[in-house]
Amino acid sequence: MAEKKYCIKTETLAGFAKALGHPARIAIMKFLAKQDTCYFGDIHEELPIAKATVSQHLTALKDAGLIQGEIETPKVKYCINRENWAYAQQLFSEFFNMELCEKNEDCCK
Amino acid sequence: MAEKKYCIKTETLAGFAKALGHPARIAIMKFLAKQDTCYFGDIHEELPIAKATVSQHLTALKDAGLIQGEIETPKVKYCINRENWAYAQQLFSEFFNMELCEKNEDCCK
DNA sequence: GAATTTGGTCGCAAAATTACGAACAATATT
DNA sequence: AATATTGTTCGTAATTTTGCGACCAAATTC
Repeated sequence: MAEKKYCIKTETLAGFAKALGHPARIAIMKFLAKQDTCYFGDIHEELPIAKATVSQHLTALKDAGLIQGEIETPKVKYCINRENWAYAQQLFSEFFNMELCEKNEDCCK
Repeated sequence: MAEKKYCIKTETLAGFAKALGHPARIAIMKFLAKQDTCYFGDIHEELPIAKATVSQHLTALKDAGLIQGEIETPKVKYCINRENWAYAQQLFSEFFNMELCEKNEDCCK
Protein backbone atom coordinates (compact mmCIF):
# COMPACT_ATOMS: atom_id res chain seq x y z
CA MET A 1 0.00 0.00 0.00
CA ALA A 2 1.14 3.49 -0.80
CA GLU A 3 2.28 5.58 2.14
CA LYS A 4 0.51 8.83 2.89
CA LYS A 5 2.76 11.78 2.33
CA TYR A 6 0.03 14.39 2.56
CA CYS A 7 -2.74 15.10 5.04
CA ILE A 8 -5.80 12.98 4.77
CA LYS A 9 -8.07 15.74 3.54
CA THR A 10 -5.65 16.60 0.79
CA GLU A 11 -5.40 12.96 -0.23
CA THR A 12 -9.16 12.56 -0.18
CA LEU A 13 -9.83 15.68 -2.20
CA ALA A 14 -7.17 14.67 -4.72
CA GLY A 15 -8.80 11.26 -4.94
CA PHE A 16 -12.18 12.73 -5.78
CA ALA A 17 -10.59 15.12 -8.27
CA LYS A 18 -8.71 12.29 -9.92
CA ALA A 19 -11.90 10.26 -10.26
CA LEU A 20 -13.55 13.26 -11.92
CA GLY A 21 -10.50 13.97 -14.07
CA HIS A 22 -11.80 12.40 -17.25
CA PRO A 23 -14.58 13.77 -19.47
CA ALA A 24 -16.27 10.38 -19.73
CA ARG A 25 -16.55 10.20 -15.96
CA ILE A 26 -17.88 13.75 -15.72
CA ALA A 27 -20.41 12.84 -18.40
CA ILE A 28 -21.41 9.75 -16.46
CA MET A 29 -21.98 11.75 -13.28
CA LYS A 30 -24.02 14.35 -15.13
CA PHE A 31 -26.06 11.63 -16.76
CA LEU A 32 -26.68 9.79 -13.50
CA ALA A 33 -27.74 13.00 -11.80
CA LYS A 34 -30.60 13.61 -14.16
CA GLN A 35 -31.80 10.09 -14.87
CA ASP A 36 -34.25 8.05 -12.91
CA THR A 37 -33.32 4.97 -14.87
CA CYS A 38 -29.60 4.52 -14.85
CA TYR A 39 -28.79 1.11 -16.16
CA PHE A 40 -25.40 0.29 -17.57
CA GLY A 41 -26.84 0.08 -21.06
CA ASP A 42 -28.28 3.59 -20.88
CA ILE A 43 -24.95 4.96 -19.76
CA HIS A 44 -23.15 3.06 -22.48
CA GLU A 45 -25.52 4.42 -25.14
CA GLU A 46 -24.77 7.92 -23.98
CA LEU A 47 -21.01 7.60 -24.38
CA PRO A 48 -18.82 7.28 -27.47
CA ILE A 49 -16.73 4.45 -26.04
CA ALA A 50 -16.80 0.67 -25.85
CA LYS A 51 -18.65 -1.05 -23.03
CA ALA A 52 -15.47 -2.48 -21.57
CA THR A 53 -14.22 1.06 -21.23
CA VAL A 54 -17.50 2.28 -19.76
CA SER A 55 -17.29 -0.51 -17.23
CA GLN A 56 -13.78 0.59 -16.33
CA HIS A 57 -14.86 4.17 -15.78
CA LEU A 58 -17.78 3.03 -13.66
CA THR A 59 -15.42 0.96 -11.57
CA ALA A 60 -13.18 3.98 -11.09
CA LEU A 61 -16.13 6.09 -9.92
CA LYS A 62 -17.30 3.29 -7.66
CA ASP A 63 -13.83 2.87 -6.16
CA ALA A 64 -13.78 6.60 -5.48
CA GLY A 65 -17.10 6.19 -3.71
CA LEU A 66 -18.95 8.58 -5.99
CA ILE A 67 -21.42 6.02 -7.32
CA GLN A 68 -22.79 2.66 -6.37
CA GLY A 69 -24.30 -0.19 -8.33
CA GLU A 70 -27.04 -2.64 -7.68
CA ILE A 71 -27.83 -5.76 -9.63
CA GLU A 72 -31.34 -5.98 -11.08
CA THR A 73 -30.81 -9.06 -13.13
CA PRO A 74 -30.10 -9.12 -15.86
CA LYS A 75 -29.30 -5.42 -15.67
CA VAL A 76 -27.16 -3.36 -13.34
CA LYS A 77 -28.48 -0.12 -11.98
CA TYR A 78 -26.10 2.64 -11.03
CA CYS A 79 -26.67 5.76 -9.03
CA ILE A 80 -24.82 8.51 -7.26
CA ASN A 81 -23.65 7.74 -3.74
CA ARG A 82 -25.26 10.73 -2.11
CA GLU A 83 -23.34 10.56 1.12
CA ASN A 84 -19.94 10.65 -0.53
CA TRP A 85 -21.17 13.03 -3.18
CA ALA A 86 -22.06 15.44 -0.39
CA TYR A 87 -18.68 14.95 1.20
CA ALA A 88 -16.89 15.61 -2.09
CA GLN A 89 -19.02 18.70 -2.54
CA GLN A 90 -17.98 19.90 0.89
CA LEU A 91 -14.29 19.27 0.30
CA PHE A 92 -14.33 21.08 -3.03
CA SER A 93 -16.35 23.90 -1.52
CA GLU A 94 -13.87 24.33 1.32
CA PHE A 95 -11.04 24.18 -1.17
CA PHE A 96 -12.40 26.80 -3.52
CA ASN A 97 -13.67 29.02 -0.76
CA MET A 98 -10.46 29.21 1.25
CA GLU A 99 -9.53 32.84 1.40
CA LEU A 100 -6.74 33.80 -0.93
CA CYS A 101 -3.99 35.88 0.62
CA GLU A 102 -4.65 39.47 -0.40
CA LYS A 103 -1.04 40.58 -0.22
CA ASN A 104 -0.42 38.27 -3.06
CA GLU A 105 -3.12 39.55 -5.32
CA ASP A 106 -0.91 40.83 -8.04
CA CYS A 107 2.22 38.79 -7.51
CA CYS A 108 1.95 37.78 -11.12
CA LYS A 109 0.38 39.64 -13.94
CA MET B 1 -4.64 17.19 -31.38
CA ALA B 2 -7.25 15.11 -29.64
CA GLU B 3 -10.76 15.38 -30.95
CA LYS B 4 -13.48 16.51 -28.60
CA LYS B 5 -15.92 13.75 -27.87
CA TYR B 6 -17.68 15.55 -25.07
CA CYS B 7 -19.14 18.98 -24.63
CA ILE B 8 -16.74 21.77 -23.93
CA LYS B 9 -17.88 22.37 -20.36
CA THR B 10 -17.46 18.71 -19.57
CA GLU B 11 -13.98 18.71 -21.08
CA THR B 12 -13.03 21.86 -19.22
CA LEU B 13 -14.30 20.63 -15.88
CA ALA B 14 -12.54 17.31 -16.37
CA GLY B 15 -9.36 19.22 -17.19
CA PHE B 16 -9.49 21.18 -13.97
CA ALA B 17 -10.31 18.02 -12.02
CA LYS B 18 -7.44 16.19 -13.61
CA ALA B 19 -5.03 18.97 -12.72
CA LEU B 20 -6.23 18.76 -9.12
CA GLY B 21 -6.11 14.99 -9.12
CA HIS B 22 -2.83 14.62 -7.30
CA PRO B 23 -2.20 15.36 -3.62
CA ALA B 24 0.97 17.28 -4.36
CA ARG B 25 -0.96 19.64 -6.62
CA ILE B 26 -3.73 20.08 -4.08
CA ALA B 27 -1.05 20.84 -1.49
CA ILE B 28 0.54 23.37 -3.84
CA MET B 29 -2.77 25.16 -4.38
CA LYS B 30 -3.49 25.25 -0.67
CA PHE B 31 -0.02 26.57 0.00
CA LEU B 32 -0.26 29.23 -2.69
CA ALA B 33 -3.62 30.37 -1.38
CA LYS B 34 -2.30 31.26 2.04
CA GLN B 35 1.17 32.57 1.22
CA ASP B 36 2.16 36.04 0.29
CA THR B 37 5.59 34.83 -0.73
CA CYS B 38 5.26 31.94 -3.09
CA TYR B 39 8.62 31.29 -4.62
CA PHE B 40 9.48 27.95 -6.08
CA GLY B 41 11.87 27.24 -3.22
CA ASP B 42 9.16 27.77 -0.62
CA ILE B 43 6.85 25.40 -2.44
CA HIS B 44 9.59 22.83 -2.80
CA GLU B 45 10.39 23.02 0.93
CA GLU B 46 6.77 22.32 1.70
CA LEU B 47 6.63 19.13 -0.33
CA PRO B 48 8.26 15.73 0.16
CA ILE B 49 9.38 15.41 -3.45
CA ALA B 50 12.35 16.36 -5.61
CA LYS B 51 12.52 19.76 -7.21
CA ALA B 52 12.29 18.34 -10.70
CA THR B 53 9.01 16.76 -9.71
CA VAL B 54 7.76 19.95 -8.10
CA SER B 55 8.56 21.77 -11.31
CA GLN B 56 6.56 19.22 -13.27
CA HIS B 57 3.54 19.61 -11.02
CA LEU B 58 3.76 23.37 -11.30
CA THR B 59 3.83 23.05 -15.07
CA ALA B 60 0.74 20.86 -14.95
CA LEU B 61 -1.11 23.45 -12.85
CA LYS B 62 0.09 26.22 -15.13
CA ASP B 63 -1.03 24.33 -18.25
CA ALA B 64 -4.43 23.89 -16.64
CA GLY B 65 -4.51 27.63 -16.08
CA LEU B 66 -4.85 27.37 -12.32
CA ILE B 67 -1.60 29.17 -11.53
CA GLN B 68 0.84 31.49 -13.21
CA GLY B 69 4.51 32.21 -12.71
CA GLU B 70 6.63 35.28 -12.92
CA ILE B 71 10.40 35.48 -12.96
CA GLU B 72 11.96 37.59 -10.22
CA THR B 73 15.51 36.66 -10.91
CA PRO B 74 16.99 34.59 -9.61
CA LYS B 75 13.73 33.31 -8.18
CA VAL B 76 10.39 32.42 -9.71
CA LYS B 77 7.22 33.56 -8.06
CA TYR B 78 4.05 31.59 -8.48
CA CYS B 79 0.50 32.51 -7.68
CA ILE B 80 -3.04 31.44 -8.29
CA ASN B 81 -4.59 32.59 -11.54
CA ARG B 82 -7.64 34.19 -10.02
CA GLU B 83 -9.67 34.44 -13.17
CA ASN B 84 -9.41 30.77 -14.01
CA TRP B 85 -9.64 29.82 -10.36
CA ALA B 86 -12.99 31.56 -10.25
CA TYR B 87 -14.09 29.80 -13.40
CA ALA B 88 -13.07 26.42 -12.01
CA GLN B 89 -14.94 27.25 -8.84
CA GLN B 90 -18.02 28.04 -10.86
CA LEU B 91 -17.83 24.86 -12.92
CA PHE B 92 -17.41 22.69 -9.85
CA SER B 93 -20.18 24.56 -8.09
CA GLU B 94 -22.56 24.03 -11.00
CA PHE B 95 -21.55 20.41 -11.15
CA PHE B 96 -22.10 19.65 -7.48
CA ASN B 97 -25.24 21.73 -7.26
CA MET B 98 -27.08 20.22 -10.20
CA GLU B 99 -30.27 18.78 -8.81
CA LEU B 100 -30.22 15.04 -8.43
CA CYS B 101 -33.24 13.22 -9.77
CA GLU B 102 -35.46 12.46 -6.79
CA LYS B 103 -37.09 9.41 -8.30
CA ASN B 104 -33.73 7.84 -8.18
CA GLU B 105 -33.03 8.53 -4.56
CA ASP B 106 -32.98 4.96 -3.40
CA CYS B 107 -32.17 3.18 -6.62
CA CYS B 108 -29.26 1.61 -4.80
CA LYS B 109 -28.96 0.92 -1.11
C1' DG C 1 -30.88 -27.29 -22.87
C1' DA C 2 -29.50 -24.07 -26.59
C1' DA C 3 -29.81 -19.14 -27.46
C1' DT C 4 -30.17 -14.42 -25.89
C1' DT C 5 -29.46 -10.51 -23.03
C1' DT C 6 -26.72 -7.85 -19.86
C1' DG C 7 -22.32 -6.51 -18.15
C1' DG C 8 -18.15 -7.75 -16.07
C1' DT C 9 -13.33 -9.54 -16.66
C1' DC C 10 -9.03 -10.69 -19.20
C1' DG C 11 -5.27 -9.75 -21.98
C1' DC C 12 -3.12 -6.67 -24.59
C1' DA C 13 -1.24 -2.30 -26.57
C1' DA C 14 -0.44 2.52 -26.60
C1' DA C 15 -0.02 6.53 -24.20
C1' DA C 16 0.30 9.35 -20.15
C1' DT C 17 1.79 10.08 -15.43
C1' DT C 18 4.95 10.21 -11.70
C1' DA C 19 9.44 10.54 -9.96
C1' DC C 20 14.29 11.23 -9.88
C1' DG C 21 19.22 12.65 -10.72
C1' DA C 22 22.10 14.97 -13.77
C1' DA C 23 22.91 18.54 -16.63
C1' DC C 24 21.84 23.07 -18.01
C1' DA C 25 20.71 28.34 -18.25
C1' DA C 26 20.52 32.77 -16.20
C1' DT C 27 21.73 35.83 -12.95
C1' DA C 28 24.34 37.45 -8.94
C1' DT C 29 28.43 37.25 -6.02
C1' DT C 30 33.02 36.78 -4.95
C1' DA D 1 36.19 34.77 -14.74
C1' DA D 2 35.22 31.25 -11.28
C1' DT D 3 31.34 30.21 -7.84
C1' DA D 4 26.94 29.99 -6.01
C1' DT D 5 21.93 30.29 -6.28
C1' DT D 6 17.60 29.31 -8.40
C1' DG D 7 14.76 26.70 -11.05
C1' DT D 8 13.95 24.34 -15.67
C1' DT D 9 14.85 20.73 -18.94
C1' DC D 10 16.54 16.18 -20.32
C1' DG D 11 16.76 11.38 -20.14
C1' DT D 12 15.19 7.47 -18.07
C1' DA D 13 12.48 4.09 -15.48
C1' DA D 14 8.41 2.36 -13.29
C1' DT D 15 3.74 2.60 -12.96
C1' DT D 16 -0.87 3.89 -14.20
C1' DT D 17 -4.37 5.07 -17.38
C1' DT D 18 -7.12 4.55 -21.35
C1' DG D 19 -9.24 1.83 -24.71
C1' DC D 20 -10.58 -2.18 -27.13
C1' DG D 21 -11.99 -6.92 -28.64
C1' DA D 22 -12.75 -11.27 -27.03
C1' DC D 23 -14.36 -14.07 -23.78
C1' DC D 24 -16.95 -15.31 -19.56
C1' DA D 25 -20.94 -15.54 -16.04
C1' DA D 26 -25.65 -15.33 -14.62
C1' DA D 27 -30.28 -15.21 -15.54
C1' DT D 28 -34.09 -15.47 -18.80
C1' DT D 29 -36.39 -17.13 -22.90
C1' DC D 30 -37.26 -19.89 -26.59
